[in-house]
Amino acid sequence: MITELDRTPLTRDFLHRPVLDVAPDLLGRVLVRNTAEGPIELRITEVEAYDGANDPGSHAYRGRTARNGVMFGPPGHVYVYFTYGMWHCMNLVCGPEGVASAVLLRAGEIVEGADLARTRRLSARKDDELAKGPARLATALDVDRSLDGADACGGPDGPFSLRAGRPVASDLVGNGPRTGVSGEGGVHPWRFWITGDPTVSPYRAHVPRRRRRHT
DNA sequence: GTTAGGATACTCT
DNA sequence: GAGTATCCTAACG
Repeated sequence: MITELDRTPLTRDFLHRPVLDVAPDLLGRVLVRNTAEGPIELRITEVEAYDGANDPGSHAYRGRTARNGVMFGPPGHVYVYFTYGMWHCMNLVCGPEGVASAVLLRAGEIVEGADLARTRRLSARKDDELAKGPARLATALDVDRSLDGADACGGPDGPFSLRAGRPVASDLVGNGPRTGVSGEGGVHPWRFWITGDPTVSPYRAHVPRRRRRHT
């Protein structure tokens, strides 16, 4: 790496913008997760945008529920959901309060605290795989529903903070359809990634689950 | 190297 | 009751 990562904190204003502006701008930024054992720092390499009211792929499309309430709140907070019976995924809430837009963090590179991440990601064979995929990312950072609604832009005392990192030149930002989103919600090219980065997760089209026969 | 299938429990209809 | 913004392992080339 030639350029150093800028440790300047990003304020809540960074997320207080339209989600489609924030999502590509998050690439190359650094999310700090302060755990009891120490900090883990993640350079974000892949995200997806979810635009509440207009977006059939969003959890917020059908209105506010107990699960997605944080998305309807003010920006700068973390929305964590539980899926597929085993996994957590984390989002950063964007835009003005009430818009219910958020950016799903899909993948990243652990740049600090890899030892801590490895203890939670025992199946990862290489460090590239520690946070390659949204549920892996949440696992590596020790994120679960207890952090739903936490401040994403806190100081060193909070569970999370954001740093300027190293923004990505626009010609290195790839974009395409979102992963695992069913129906017409999948048509929007609202997935953004850093071209050529080894930690970007492979694209998987949505496949409806076949229910296991009750035998 | 790729692909298929199972695991798992929460959320909304 | 059915679907899910997924991951892992085993099997095969």
